[in-house]
Amino acid sequence: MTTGLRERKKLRTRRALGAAALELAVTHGLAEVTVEQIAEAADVSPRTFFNYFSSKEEAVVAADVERARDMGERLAARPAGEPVLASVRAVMREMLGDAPRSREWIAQARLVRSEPSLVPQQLAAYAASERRLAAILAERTGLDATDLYPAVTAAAVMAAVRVATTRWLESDEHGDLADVVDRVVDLLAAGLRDAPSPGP
Amino acid sequence: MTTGLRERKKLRTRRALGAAALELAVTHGLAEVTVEQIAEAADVSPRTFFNYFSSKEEAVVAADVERARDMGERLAARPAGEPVLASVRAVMREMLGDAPRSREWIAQARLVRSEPSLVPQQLAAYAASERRLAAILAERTGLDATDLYPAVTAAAVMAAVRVATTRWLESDEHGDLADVVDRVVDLLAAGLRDAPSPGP
DNA sequence: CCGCAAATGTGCAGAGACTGCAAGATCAGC
DNA sequence: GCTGATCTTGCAGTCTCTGCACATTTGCGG
Repeated sequence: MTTGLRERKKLRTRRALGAAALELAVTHGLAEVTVEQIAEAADVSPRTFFNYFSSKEEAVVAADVERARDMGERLAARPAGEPVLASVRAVMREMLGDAPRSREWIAQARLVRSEPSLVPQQLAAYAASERRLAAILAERTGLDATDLYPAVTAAAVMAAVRVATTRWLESDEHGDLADVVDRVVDLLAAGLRDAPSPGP
Repeated sequence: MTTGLRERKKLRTRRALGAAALELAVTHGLAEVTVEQIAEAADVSPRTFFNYFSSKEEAVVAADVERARDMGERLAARPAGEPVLASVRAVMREMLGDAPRSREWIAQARLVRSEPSLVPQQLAAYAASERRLAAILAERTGLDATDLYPAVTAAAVMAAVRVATTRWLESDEHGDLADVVDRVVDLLAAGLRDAPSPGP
């Protein structure tokens, strides 16, 4: 690992900016927050803010991008022989031990729901981990990176995870997210066969 | 149909703005184009531009949003008993007869690839038709709109269509997009079972 | 230690994005 | 035609975002 003082400092600044942006936006609403305020809260100049993020919106969803990167690394670390959908289930269970990070996550997700201008940025974060997942799958299966199979699998899986996360955040009783992920993965594995049990 | 003069005029203005934004961005690059130029090309004031779109980016992908809406309407019009994946295949074949619109589509897709700031907007357009599809599925299956099945199916299908479109646009020999869609839908229907034929 | 090269942080100036407001122009229905 | 509703426009002003020059800090070899 080449984690010099320089890189650690940069990462700290980036996280401080992201956290400040999120907190201010949650408290006052995104439109009421200026870059100047975010920079001040993170103790840097406004100009420096733009060295890290190209917009307020990007800073607010920065934690999402990190989460997506984290998920990609965990997926890459799973045993190569494991079926893809099984890896996804396992990784989601791994990622859910951290209560404080979950609380911040929920706050951010609710903010995105109330601020439409954040939706595109949120989706872009998912797209990043989708690319990561596709690359992992291509390597694992020995297929070409331009092949349809890894790309479709990655896209479908990330879409399913996104739906599971959204539904979980919207439900009042926060059961286990991993269980919801299990259910959406089951649906994928079943080939989206039409109409499951009509429900009681 | 309540298509008064007013509404038709508004639609014409919206399309003119979208087309002007796209053409100017393709010609000069998105960063070099100002809202003032777009407005002038569409023969309205700059202030009016912002009555239709909240940013340059949104205007450039306006055609995508329309396409997505079109797809939603076509899907809703399919026979209610038809399996979902079959409806998707059929709709994609329906939508591909129009050569001139396809050419504009390709130009726009290439622009999105070269301008990263358009990616989030592009994804947001897909998200809109995903919601539409989920609503259609919920109604068709009689399930609740908050149920996982319609949401996951819609998300997976739209993700697959997006991958198919992207791959098709990136390939040099533009075969039949509908064929590519067929292949990705096959993958979905097969439950993303691991590693198809390793390929020659 | 010391000094150099590279990477970062900052201030400044300026173009452009975007918004609220109020007034003028246009359309729909009576 | 008259009238209310809707759409367009200009204007003023704030904020976003960028390029550039300069100061500061870090990494590294001497």
